[in-house]
Amino acid sequence: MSSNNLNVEHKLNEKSVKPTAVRNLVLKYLVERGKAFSVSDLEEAFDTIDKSTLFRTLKTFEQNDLVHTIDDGTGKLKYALCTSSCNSSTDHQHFHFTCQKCGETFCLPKTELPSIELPPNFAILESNLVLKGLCNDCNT
Amino acid sequence: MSSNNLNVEHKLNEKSVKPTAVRNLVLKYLVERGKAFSVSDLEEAFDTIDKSTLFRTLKTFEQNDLVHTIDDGTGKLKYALCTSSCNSSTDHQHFHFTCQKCGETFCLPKTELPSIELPPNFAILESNLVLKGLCNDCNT
DNA sequence: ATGTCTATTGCAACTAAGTTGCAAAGTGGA
DNA sequence: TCCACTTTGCAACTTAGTTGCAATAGACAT
Repeated sequence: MSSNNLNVEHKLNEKSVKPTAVRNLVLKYLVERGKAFSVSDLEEAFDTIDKSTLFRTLKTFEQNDLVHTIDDGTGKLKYALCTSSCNSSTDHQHFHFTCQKCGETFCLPKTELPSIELPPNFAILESNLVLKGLCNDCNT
Repeated sequence: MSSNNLNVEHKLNEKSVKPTAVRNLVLKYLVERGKAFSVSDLEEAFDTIDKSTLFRTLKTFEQNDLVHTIDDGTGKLKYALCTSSCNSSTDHQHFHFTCQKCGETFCLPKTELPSIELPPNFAILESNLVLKGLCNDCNT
């Protein structure tokens, strides 16, 4: 077993997620890929694993703070690995960037939100902050 | 013909959108409703108008700066009437707020974005900035 | 009024993301 | 080994949004 596999199993145990075959494979792929991904990306990478299993696996990962979701407006929910700085569920408030040409989605370093004029008695619990434009590769 | 109808026709002519029966009805509904809405909302309100027509109508409105879209993560694209302050297509960078309980989506007053550390050679063209939590009505 | 041209609308079929119920397979403990 | 519980695969389904095409309506010239 490679050190990568051990690493991944460790990550899963740390979050009390039982390290099954599928979960190990998926998490390993995510770590190695390093970018935000959709379920279709996973379906392509693992054509023997059923998509319902993939959705369920990711839901489990999300509930256990291994990944967070980003709705980048492409019609497919994207997932990104949580860093140590996004452990608590209130702490996903970083911006994301989606390239309109290649469709790739990136997490941006944590930035303080400006103070936002909310209507009275509104409470913010979460956010989905997506900037769109061109990434380095596509910005001619 | 009510003054509201004239108003709506005027709005359409102003943007060089031919004021057809469907467009007048839909735009009037939007103005009177005053909140962000989905195509399902429209389907409910106008059960005789085909959904493909509604989608196309909204696409036309969007292309002519009558509405802008918000992907609030509920799985349905929302639309909101453009105000005078969001005429230019680069100027939709205001935050939106979605109530996680009632699902209602609101435009927030325009707020400057913080300066965001982008990777080198990235360019921002658009944004989709959604805060989520509880609105006044649902915040017990 | 009549005919013509173009844009809009309705219809039906389709695509694709995501969900769900259920049975089969796997895993771990007594 | 046996039992209980969890995970996985399968198939069917739901729902948002799209597309091609034919029918219709509106504008305008004759």
